[in-house]
Amino acid sequence: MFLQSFADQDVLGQAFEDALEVLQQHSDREMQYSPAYKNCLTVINHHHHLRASPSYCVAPSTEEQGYSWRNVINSAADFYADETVYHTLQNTPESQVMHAAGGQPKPGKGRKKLRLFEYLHESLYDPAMANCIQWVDKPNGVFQFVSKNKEKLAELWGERKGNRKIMTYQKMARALRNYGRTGEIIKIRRKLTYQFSAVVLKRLAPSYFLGKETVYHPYIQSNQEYQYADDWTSYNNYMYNNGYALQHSNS
DNA sequence: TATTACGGGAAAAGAG
DNA sequence: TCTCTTTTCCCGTAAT
Repeated sequence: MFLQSFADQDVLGQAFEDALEVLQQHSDREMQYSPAYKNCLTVINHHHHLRASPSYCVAPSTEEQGYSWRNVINSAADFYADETVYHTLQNTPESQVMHAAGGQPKPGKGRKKLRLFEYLHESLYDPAMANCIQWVDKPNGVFQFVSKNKEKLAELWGERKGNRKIMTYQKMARALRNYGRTGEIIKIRRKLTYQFSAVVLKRLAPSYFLGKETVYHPYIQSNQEYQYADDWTSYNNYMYNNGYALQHSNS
């Protein structure tokens, strides 16, 4: 059992701190492929979600956070209020961006391969892509594809990668579902909506190198039943089966 | 009933 | 060669 007592939560909190420290000290690509990195990712993801669960005493409840899709949509009025951030990114030396994205260009090794979640994150800060993909809740990394133009975004991704065939949303979504296993991006139970994990968000967020801090809260509803999480998959299944995505609102 | 979105198995492709 | 990350194909389910 992953979480059994408050004493365990202390241990978990320490594990979280340790994991963050490890990640900050080792952000190169090799590290990210290592089992240690994945363990860190798992620990941090668990920690964020458990902190948000009612069983974690210091966590604000979802009511306190005022989380509902209505609130989220209302607060999304500043989708591109941060256009300055986009332009800052455009003017930021690539090495700095690469560092913020968790990859460090190695001398003589060339540039690392662009990953899908990096491309999506990049697109979210590109005003020209606003008709294809948009933030739903930027601080928490929740984004949504625009139904009408999602295929265009997929095609551009395919072109960027130089695929031999045309990329479709269906295929791109398949890749996104694979991220669900590693927890880098999870599917929100709402049409065309996904969420970056806390770790990915921290690594990719412009605030990471602009000196700003954001507080990440996974989208969960207050639910006294959810007290134990054996693993990431069971957590997701639980939330999915309990309709956590607030599907009754804003649809 | 048709369309759209989602979920996942399996295998191939491509990069490092 | 091996591992990892997509990509591609395909089939089934659910929601609208």
